[in-house]
Amino acid sequence: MPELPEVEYTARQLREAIIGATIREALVFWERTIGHPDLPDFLAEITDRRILGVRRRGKFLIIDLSGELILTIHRRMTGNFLLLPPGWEIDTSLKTTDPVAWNIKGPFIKTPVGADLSRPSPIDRPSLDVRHRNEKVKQHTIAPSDLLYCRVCFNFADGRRLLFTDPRKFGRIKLWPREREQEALKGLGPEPLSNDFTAGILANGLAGRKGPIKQVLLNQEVIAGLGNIYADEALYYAYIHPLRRANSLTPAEIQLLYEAIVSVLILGIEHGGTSFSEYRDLWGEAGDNYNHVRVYHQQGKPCMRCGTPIERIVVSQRSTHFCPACQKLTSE
DNA sequence: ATTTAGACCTGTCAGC
DNA sequence: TGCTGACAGGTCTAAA
Repeated sequence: MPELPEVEYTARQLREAIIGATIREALVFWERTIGHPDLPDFLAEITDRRILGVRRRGKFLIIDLSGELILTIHRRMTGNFLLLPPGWEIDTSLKTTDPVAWNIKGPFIKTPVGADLSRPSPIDRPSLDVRHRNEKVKQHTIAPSDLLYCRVCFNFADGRRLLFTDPRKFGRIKLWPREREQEALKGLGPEPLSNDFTAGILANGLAGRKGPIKQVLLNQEVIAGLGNIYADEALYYAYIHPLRRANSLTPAEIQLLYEAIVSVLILGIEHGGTSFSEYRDLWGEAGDNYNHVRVYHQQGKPCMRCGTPIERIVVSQRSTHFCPACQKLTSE
């Protein structure tokens, strides 16, 4: 799910929140989330490591640890990080891989005995005071489902917990020696928000690719970080039909597309990411960018530029949204 | 060499 | 109310 803006926003929040913290232990509730040949070895390796930095590359989050180690995290469709303040108690003696059985206690939680955590109701949603990044105290809610879907829990020495929640279990967390970082991130193309990314670089990436431009934009070897939302948005802003062959774009169109990609990503970050369903930030807050998309999931609604209804088609098995009037399939 | 289903997973929602 | 199918911010692999 998360694309570049969501990962970048999370990286910025984590950078402010957890640098300097020490991982006291990690609890794993879904083994396949940890892409490691030997789970006990992973748990031993990560214990007592200090967090030195948080970075992003494409859709990967990278956490620098003491001992020349790095964690790479790919959230895939529904992976999220959630930071809990001290005071939450999780009884892990239950020795189960099913978080439903967690005996969750804490100053903010009132879970009735026998409550069905799989069907969170508004009454069950505990509220929680957490410090927001701007130091204001904001009130947020943590749904029991956030705990239900917790796949990995990092316990910090200061009592806080960093939860990796992931309903669909596609997300992956891997531990690497720092010197193998290139291997860990192999196959990623240019970073669209770096100064090195230019219209010329984009043109090189598109050259010789005869597939539909939508599909090519989703290829992480061509550009790192674009996903289904921002690819559709960028093509809309650039007036380019998603089925145009990538190698048929004119230099003027590539220039327009280049500018559209960069601005769409930057706007996404500034709005705190796009949440139409699962995505939440570190404090459980939804991103605002969904209120600003022009075509994604907007089929049937009038185009903001010309009023023509937005259409939805399927391109390489991904739903694709565009304005049939603004984005004409002309010189194929 | 490229396309394209299928896998991996679970939840939600529309329609009958 | 209950079942079925479509769909969901991604990526990899095997078959066509």
